[in-house]
Amino acid sequence: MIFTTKAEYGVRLLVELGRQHGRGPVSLKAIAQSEGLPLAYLERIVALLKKAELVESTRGAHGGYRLARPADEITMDAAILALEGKVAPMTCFVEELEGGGRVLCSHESDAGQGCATKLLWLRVQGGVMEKLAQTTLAELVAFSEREPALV
Amino acid sequence: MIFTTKAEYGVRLLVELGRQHGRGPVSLKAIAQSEGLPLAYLERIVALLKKAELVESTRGAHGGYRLARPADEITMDAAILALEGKVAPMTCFVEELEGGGRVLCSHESDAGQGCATKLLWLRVQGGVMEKLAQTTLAELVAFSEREPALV
DNA sequence: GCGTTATCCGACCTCGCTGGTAGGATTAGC
DNA sequence: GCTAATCCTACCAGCGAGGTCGGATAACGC
Repeated sequence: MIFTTKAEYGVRLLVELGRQHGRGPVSLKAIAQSEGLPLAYLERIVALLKKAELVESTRGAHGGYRLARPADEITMDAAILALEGKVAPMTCFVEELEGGGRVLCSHESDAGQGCATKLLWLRVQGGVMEKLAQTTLAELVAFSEREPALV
Repeated sequence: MIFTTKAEYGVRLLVELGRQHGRGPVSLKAIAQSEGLPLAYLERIVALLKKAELVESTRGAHGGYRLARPADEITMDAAILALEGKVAPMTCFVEELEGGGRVLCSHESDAGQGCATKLLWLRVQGGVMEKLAQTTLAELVAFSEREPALV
């Protein structure tokens, strides 16, 4: 499995916010009901999106969440990174942030060498990030609106 | 995490077989020692590769495993599929084999509709499979031989 | 000011799967 | 018939995913 339900729920949440964009804040309760998702769990997920500054919130009655930017300026690599933390092909993948994405492998830590699989994992990860970066939230919103609304 | 250690160990096993190709069967014990992997676990992994007809075996003393085809005819999509069973972006992804890869989602099973995330997951999965199919075992063997041998 | 509606926050729990082990049966060379 | 290897199945521990609970805090209406 590449992604967990954090990504699934989080993206669906973003799509829902994208649909309602410009019409004031949307409460999580409304989204949880229309998507059939557990509210308490959504709360924790939306916190990740807020920390990444993809959504904004207003507290109190009639509060809720809204997109921090227009949907066509939000790409999925930012969203997934915020939700999943990382997209690593393998447990031994640790990216050093300062080094600009250098990839370590537990097997080379002692010998300083790369293992045979590194080439493959790097290619796969590149393929994933590429597709994520090419997809905007606006596309997903449009896609979801072509389909007849369910609820 | 995209892949489990089954993929990691399995690919490294294939690379090792690729290096020794043409020099008779290689015992798992030798590979386990040179790669520092648990033998009993490797046994279960190589069974997956054998079922997929990527490796062949000879039993008994001086037996072992060898590639069923030359390394440049083995692509990583076949290897990973054999090792991991599937490469699904999300738990709700179920491919119907007969339908030629149609993708179901648990949320559309009752309503017959697609959800907003389907487009994204399909793209990502396509990106992964593409990279896997473009990489041959021969490339990984060559890559591993450019690096100074460790053991 | 006070109830209501909402976001925020952290501790807690359960369950399935990954990663690995144990023990033996079978097969082939010497 | 000993030994070295593949084969096979059952078992187990740890951990992270997925979700719950209870409460604190903040804004609006009256």
